[in-house]
This record gives sequence, structure tokens and C-alpha cells, in this order.
Amino acid sequence: MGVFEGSGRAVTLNDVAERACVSVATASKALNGRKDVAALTRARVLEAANALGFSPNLMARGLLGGRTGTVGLLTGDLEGRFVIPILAGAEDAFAGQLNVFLCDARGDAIREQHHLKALLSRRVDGIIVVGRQTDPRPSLGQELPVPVVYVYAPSDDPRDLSLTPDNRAGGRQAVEHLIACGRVRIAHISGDPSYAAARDRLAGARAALAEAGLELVGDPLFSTWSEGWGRDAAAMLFQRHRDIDAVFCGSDQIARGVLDSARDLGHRVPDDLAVIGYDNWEVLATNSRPELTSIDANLEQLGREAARTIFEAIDGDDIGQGVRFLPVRLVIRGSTIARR
Amino acid sequence: MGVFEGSGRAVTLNDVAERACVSVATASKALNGRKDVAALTRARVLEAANALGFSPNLMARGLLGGRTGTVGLLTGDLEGRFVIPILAGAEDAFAGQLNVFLCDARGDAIREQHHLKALLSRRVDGIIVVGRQTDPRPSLGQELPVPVVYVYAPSDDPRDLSLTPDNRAGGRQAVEHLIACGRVRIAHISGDPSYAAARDRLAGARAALAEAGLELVGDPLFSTWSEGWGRDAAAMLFQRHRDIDAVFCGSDQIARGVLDSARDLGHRVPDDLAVIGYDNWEVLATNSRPELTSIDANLEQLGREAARTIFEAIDGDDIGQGVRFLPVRLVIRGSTIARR
DNA sequence: CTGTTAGCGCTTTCAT
DNA sequence: ATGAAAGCGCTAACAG
Repeated sequence: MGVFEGSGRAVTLNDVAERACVSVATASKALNGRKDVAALTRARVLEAANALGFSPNLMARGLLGGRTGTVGLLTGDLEGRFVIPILAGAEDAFAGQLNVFLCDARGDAIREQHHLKALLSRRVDGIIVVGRQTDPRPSLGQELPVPVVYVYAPSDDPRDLSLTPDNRAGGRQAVEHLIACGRVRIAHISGDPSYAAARDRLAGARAALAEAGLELVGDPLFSTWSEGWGRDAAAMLFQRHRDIDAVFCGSDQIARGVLDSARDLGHRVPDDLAVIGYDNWEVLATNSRPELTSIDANLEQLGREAARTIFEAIDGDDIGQGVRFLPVRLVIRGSTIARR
Repeated sequence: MGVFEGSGRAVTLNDVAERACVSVATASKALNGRKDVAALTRARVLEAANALGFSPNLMARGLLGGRTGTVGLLTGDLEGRFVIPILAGAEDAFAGQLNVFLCDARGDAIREQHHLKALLSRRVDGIIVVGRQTDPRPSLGQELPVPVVYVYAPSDDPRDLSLTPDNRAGGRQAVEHLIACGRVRIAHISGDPSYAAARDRLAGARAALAEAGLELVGDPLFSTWSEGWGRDAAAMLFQRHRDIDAVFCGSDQIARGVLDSARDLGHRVPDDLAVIGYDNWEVLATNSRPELTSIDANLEQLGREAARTIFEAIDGDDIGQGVRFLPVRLVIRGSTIARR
């Protein structure tokens, strides 16, 4: 009755065949829905398999066909909040077709090599590499026997295929939205300038400003991606430039800090000051006063796309190379447009 | 030169053996560091394997030994911030010994069965089930051919082994800390009371209060685990009970809301009011003003422990049954004790 | 010390 | 429509 046969030896196709009084070959055909097997025989086999709780040994199957139905997901840091949605999106897109081997290299190259070796030994059909920053990362090389897709952090080798969010477009969209809201004195507070993300978002913002015949108010302020920095930077900004009417922040954390300082110093948001964040980290963005307008990088979508691409690559399709920048999305909340 | 042989057929032990002019058996022994093989032969084999970029097909090996060197990690929601540290801890503890199959059932029982079947088909050596709440969850059943450990969310079947953080102890530690800080008028604001976590933390808090001859000020306030609720609840509380000197919050988000309201309404923290959160969610706890004292559930540790347990179970050791409550940890910051 | 042989569980010709 | 046999890549037993 039990779905599984105690804790003894696993049930094999042989067991099923015996019970159904057929050969393993026939049993195999019956279970795999092949044409040339009598309806009655098939029923008997199915019944037997069911009764025994048979589940085919995919290792054996993999040994034959070459395909293992398995992909490796190699990440730098599992803790990171960018990696997780990507991973979830990918896992979701595989939807039982493919199973995911998860490997966290903890940002260590040695460990990464180790994991890579393990994945290849397990004969994964493909590999997805997820980095935590949008800065280019070292390629795994061209000599791998399976297709590889880089996500979030692009590979530094243009022969690889990389999928990464379009930070430049994000910066542009943020500023275009502020301008559309009638803002003209816009400042920028961002995080660590050694991050490509910080530089790209700024570049996009500047492009949008230039097109509107505007310029950033003051120099962009860079430091850490933290709330505390957002508070401090905003305080400085309010002192130096009394007339700013909007701040584009490089992260939602920074934006939260800016909102805090604005409240402390008597600037009304969004009336006196519009604030826009980046990342659309819901916990931060939907719990602030007012709620935070932000740019969403569509990370789940990115993960799904990576999965789709790996599927194609496994099927032998040419997936191309170079860096593909995926669209981001503006999420409007109360920090830029007053609720009615 | 390349570590891997183009993109053609994968390199097999046979290839290595041929190149080294030995039999596959000898090659196998040489590569696996067995005793009875001449030093010179071994060197030749190793050299050949290296040159060819050989990596053993673990599917084939698994077919033999029964062990696949693989565990399944079945989770309810990957997005959840409790699951991730656990997962990271487990992944870390396996340290290349075991590889992890990640499956996200999205809280859907059907999908969970599907994934379970897939894991079994892949002949995982064990399964770790991670839930997102500390409420008991349905058991996978006793009929599984591999050991199972439940983490965070315990199984509802006492014959299973479950590892979960000790929320009662957490509630107790929080209140004991407040009392040690000289607080005697302590209120409680928590989240959704349908969560066991909310009830257990409260129970622990009440136990600690009772031992000190104290009682909670007013009824505990329950609603959502959000910052907004923390703000609202705190405002109510300050109005109803002007003399409270501490609030124990059921989550860091709630605590952030309480800090916000306290600031708005002129209560100085920690001087007039001590605030303690729960979860030690660093992004929230270390960026508030003042920084937030909190209870840390040691989730990474929990994941590591789960991995250790699965290791033992795979080795055939009896790992026992029932629910093991793992210790939590008080992290003291400025919201309960003023910085000097 | 090395090679030969068998077999893990499954799919796939190829006969029957 | 069914079954016998070969073989995927590897390891373990046993001979030599």
C-alpha cells in the first residue's frame, strides 16, 4: 500500500517486470508510453509499478542518454538579496523538467573551481552562474563541455552569454519619471562608486537630464548602500542646496534614509521633495512614509529568462553571446506622486 | 591543454586508461588512490587524466554504490528570508562532500509531491525539508527510502526528526534582558497570532515576567508583522499606557515601526523607552536610530545542524525523533542600552 | 601489481 | 507485441 517499499533496496524496473510477468524491455516500453505494447500488458505493468512504488533510477537513465535532466546553479553569495529572486525565477521556470544543483562558492575562486568540477562530474546539462554585483566577473572559460549562462554579473569574456539588468535604463527611467512629475532640481545620492551599478545608474540619469536640458544639482554623493548614509547625505544636501525638489537614490536603503532626514528637517514628501529609490525591495519600499517609488530590476524574470536560455542551449540551439541587458520597471508609489 | 575536451563526447575512464596504456580497472584504482598500484603507473594515469581533463561520471559511480552523494532540499518558499540563511548554512556544512538539489514547492502540496518524486528518482541520499513558519507542517510520511530532517517548520508527526528555533526561549530572553535593564512596565506588540512563533514568543515572555513577579502592561497587540503595524500599535500603546518603559516586539519590522512612533511622539530610546525586536534582521536592526537590540534565531547554525544530522542519518546512525528546539541568541544594541 | 570479468538499472536495437 | 542481448561508465572481486 505504502508508496515506497520499506527502507530496503530500492524498487527496480526488474521488480516491476517480474511482478507484471513481462521482460524488463517490455516494462520499460510500457512505462515510457511507447507505442508497440498491448494495452492490457501496459495496464499490468503500470499496476505493478504503482503497487511497488517504483520510481525510475534517473542515474541509470542518465548513464544511457547523456542527458541528466540536471543543471548547476553556481552562485557567489546565497545571502545576497539579488541572487535569491533570480534563483527562484530559474527554479520556477524549470518546473520539474530540470532539477537544480545549488552551489554557493562564497565568493571564493577556489571553492568555485571545486564546485564546478563537482557539477561536471555530475554531468549537469548546463550551468547558470549568478553573481551578486553587476560588475563583470571572470569567465569559467570556453572549454566547458556544457552550455553556460551568466546572470546578473556578466562574464568578462564577450564570447560568453550574459544576462544582466539594464542599470543605465533604470537610471534614465527614474529621472524621466521625476521630470515628468515636474521636478527640475534633482540630486543624486548613491552607494559604493566602485560598483558598476552605481556608475551605470548615474550615467542613465545624466543622459535623461541632458535630454531635458537639465543638470544634476551638485555632485553625485557616493558612499555605502546604507540607510545611515542616506540620512547623512540628505542632511548635507538640504544644507548645501535648499532648492532641490527631488532626489534620485541609488538604492531603497539610501532612499529610506533620505525620507528619514527629510521628515526630521521638515521637508514634505512628495510635495516639497520627491524621492525615488532603486531595487524595489518591498519590505523597505512599502513600509516607509510615504511609500517609496522605486526601480524594479525584474530579477525573477531574469532568472526565468536564464532558465529558458539554458533550455535552448541544451536543445542545441545557438543562444548567441555577449551581454544582454534586460529591461527594468518603474514602480510608482507615494514618494513621488501624492496619493489622492 | 584545455581542462576539458572540446564539446564532444565526455572523457571517460576508458579514454584515460587507453592513453596511459593500462586497463580501466588499474586506472580506476590509480585515480581513487588505492594501495595496490605501482607508483609509476599511478603517475602515468594521473598524467593522462589530467591531460584529458577527465572528471569521473558520478552517475555511473552512484549506480554502483547506492550512494549518490546528493541530498534534496525541499522548501516552501525561496523568497522567504528565513529559508535562505538555513539553506546557506546547510550548503556550507556539506562543503563539497554532498551536493544539494534545490526544490521550491511554492507552498503547493501537489508541487511538493512532484518534487519529492523527482528527488527520489534521482536517488538522493537524504532530504531536508525547510518550512517558512515554525508551525508544524504535514509529514512526508514514514515510508520514504531515505532519511528526512525537518527544519524550521517541524513535522506534525512525532516520529519524524525536526529542528526548530526555540521561540519560547527567545521570548524569555528578550524579557529577561529588559528586566535586567531595570524595566518593569513592559508591553508586547507582535504579528499574526495565527503563527506559532507569535504565540510561543509571548508565552516565553510571560514566563519570564511571572518569574520576576511582573505582568505584561495591557493586552499583547497582534496584527501583521509589518513596520506600519508597529507604528500604529505603538501610538495606541503610548496613549493608553503613558508609563510603559519597554516594548518587546515580535519582529524587527514591528520594532522599527515602534522606534519611528517613539521618535514622532517624543519618547527617547532607550532612556524613556527600551525597544527590543526579533529576528536580528541586520538590514533593519543596524540601520535604525538607535540600532536595534534583537533576538537572533541562529538560522545558519540551524542549517548546519540539519546538514550534520543528515550526514549522520546517511551513515546509518540513529538520529532520533521528535522536535529539537535550538537555542537563540540575544544581540544587544542601542535600543535597550545607551551607548557610552 | 595488473588485467579480466561481472554487474549496478535502464534503454535500445534486433530477433522472434 | 514481446523478449534477449548489448552497453552506458564505473568499481569490486578475483585471477594471473
